[in-house]
Amino acid sequence: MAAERRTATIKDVAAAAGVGIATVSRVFTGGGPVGAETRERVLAAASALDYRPSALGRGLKLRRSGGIGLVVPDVADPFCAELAAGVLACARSLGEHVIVDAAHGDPAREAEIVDRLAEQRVDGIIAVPAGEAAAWRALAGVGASVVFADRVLPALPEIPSVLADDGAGVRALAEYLVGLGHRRIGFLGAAAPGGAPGTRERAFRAALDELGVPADEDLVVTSRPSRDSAYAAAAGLLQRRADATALLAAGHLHGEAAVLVSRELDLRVPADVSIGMVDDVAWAELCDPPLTAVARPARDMGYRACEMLLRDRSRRGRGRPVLLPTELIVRGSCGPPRTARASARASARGVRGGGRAGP
Amino acid sequence: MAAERRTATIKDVAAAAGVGIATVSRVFTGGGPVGAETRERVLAAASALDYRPSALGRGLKLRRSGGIGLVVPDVADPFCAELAAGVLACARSLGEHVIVDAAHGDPAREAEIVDRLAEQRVDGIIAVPAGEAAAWRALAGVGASVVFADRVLPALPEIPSVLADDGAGVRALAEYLVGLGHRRIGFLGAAAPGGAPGTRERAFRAALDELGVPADEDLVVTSRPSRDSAYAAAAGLLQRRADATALLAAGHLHGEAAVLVSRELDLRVPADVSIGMVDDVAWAELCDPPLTAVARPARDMGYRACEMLLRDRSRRGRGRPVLLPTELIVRGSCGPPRTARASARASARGVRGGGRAGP
DNA sequence: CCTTTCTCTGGAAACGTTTCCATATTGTTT
DNA sequence: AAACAATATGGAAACGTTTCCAGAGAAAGG
Repeated sequence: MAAERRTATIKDVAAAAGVGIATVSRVFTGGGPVGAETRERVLAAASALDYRPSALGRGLKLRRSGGIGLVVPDVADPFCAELAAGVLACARSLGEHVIVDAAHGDPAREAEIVDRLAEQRVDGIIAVPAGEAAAWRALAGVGASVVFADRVLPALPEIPSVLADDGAGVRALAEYLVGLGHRRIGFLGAAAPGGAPGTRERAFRAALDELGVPADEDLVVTSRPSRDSAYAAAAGLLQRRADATALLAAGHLHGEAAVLVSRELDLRVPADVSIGMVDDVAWAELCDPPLTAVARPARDMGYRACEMLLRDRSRRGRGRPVLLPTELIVRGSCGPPRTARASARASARGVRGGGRAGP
Repeated sequence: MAAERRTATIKDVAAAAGVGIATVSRVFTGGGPVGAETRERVLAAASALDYRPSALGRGLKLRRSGGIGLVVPDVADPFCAELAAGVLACARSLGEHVIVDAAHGDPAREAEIVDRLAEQRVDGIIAVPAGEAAAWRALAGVGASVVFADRVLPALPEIPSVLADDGAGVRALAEYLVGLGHRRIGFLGAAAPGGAPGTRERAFRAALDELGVPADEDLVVTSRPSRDSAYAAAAGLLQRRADATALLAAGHLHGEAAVLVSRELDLRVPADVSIGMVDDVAWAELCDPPLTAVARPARDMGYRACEMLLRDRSRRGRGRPVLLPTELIVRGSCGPPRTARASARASARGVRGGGRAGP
């Protein structure tokens, strides 16, 4: 009663059912006509042998593996995780599996991952790219299909992409803060890999400019996209510029840093400082006060990216990035600036000018 | 100047380098001796043709794909995501790729995923199993290696597993709460798929029993592991038993629910109700007050599971589950019970008995 | 009755590897 | 100098599929 020594192959099934291997293949792939009685016999034999067609054999013959690659900076990041969930959902519905890997912002690692995925002969790759264009350019040359999500590489505008309308989101948040009366708004964001100001930073400046709020370079701070860097940046900004009345965090990491630092500095939110954040992650609602945030449709982005990759194969390459809308979720973390309130109070008393927090 | 019509194969490289395919294979796999000058030529030809060995061809020949499967309930869940990060880290260091999929607690879907992974001929599977033992039993019969993480299936004790010492974690938290003076502690957890009380619930009861706190069945509530169910369960418990002075949430979903519901009911934490939670997710520290939590080493669990799967192939099957330690992270969400404080205040005034919240 | 057109089936040739085996070319030992 | 080991190399056979092609009947049309 020894266990089957090897996993059964199509040949075994064919022999057991007394048919040719071509017939077995037809039964499983629905390739051609098969007699009803024959089909029964094949199915019975297959199930008796616990036969599963080998994706390797099929892949070799078909020259595709039936899987896609997903490359993100970090699977444990809530935004990436949500995006991945979207990709998984779409891939599942289209019958493909997903190979996931994390590049951790390291272009070398990313290139390595892409290389490996190419070896696996994946049908396509969805990526939140780190920076270096080289790896992706090479891939595009080979004709492999790539879709970027959440970010693009300026050097590779021809690669299709799915983005959130971050510019609009930041603008909405900035307008909201200015509308509350804020004039000295700190911007806390991630430095773009290239060094050039990112979309969100540009949108922030543009929005303030449009609203007639004087630019203050000193209030715009960027850091590397790590927890520690974000914290350091937030602490630096808030200590250096105690006169800032609001903080716009361009990502959830920076929002986290803003919350932590204001607590550390004993600043009440929103009485002393208002905080708004891009990315409506789960904890935004759990904060006290709950954080006003720009919701970005991470899951949809993943889903759409996967759809573009797999479904729209034909009409690819043309068109600009797909922009998905964002939504400003107003919660309790933003209020009127303390100077405004102070001056309101002051003017009620018939005095001009507001108090300023210590150095 | 047409682009190369197909991706280059080992034959193309062999022809270009003027050698046999066996030699090319040797160069790339380090299989046997190759002359230095020949190696150079092969490498040059390969890079000129942008040749990448096909994992499909290799996999077919070697009868393994060089990848593993990871099956979790939900990739967007912070615990699962962290676990996945651990798996990815280990897999990367061992040169394997990871196919990830989410079963969303549905045994049928899980079985389907497992089936697909079997077709892919993965080298092994790491799973946070949903419930049904059937799919896994079938797989084990085929000799495929499986490692369970975070959960086990009682019906399949022979499958190796990596667990957090949830029992100890819950005990520590319960002891801490009782030590603060709590006697009426609510338990909020997920119902085990089988219906039997889970490890955490058992540990909770045992701890209370050991500490001489009378059991109160009405304070033990379980729900399905969804956000809504958890919220409903928390709301029900807190409304029904306004006399509960503390809540032990057996997972971060239930912790979230507890925080939200207490805010909804205008209960101050920890003045009116203390909250402690299993799973030290990122937002625990962002809450106000920061949440006391039992940290479980999710990333390590993933890493260890992957190690067990890939490295310890030989000595598998023997031994009990690997138990990783938990740690109680004390923050500000737990304090003395209000009755205790009330009676302390009362006794200071020379009066006995404490106030009780509404009806 | 002989084509023609179906439906059903099996043989065989890829697909791109790895690896066993045989062979040719050296260098080393008796 | 002969024999032998070691080193380099190429040929060919798998590995498990899919699919083209051909062939065998049978039904249908002339």
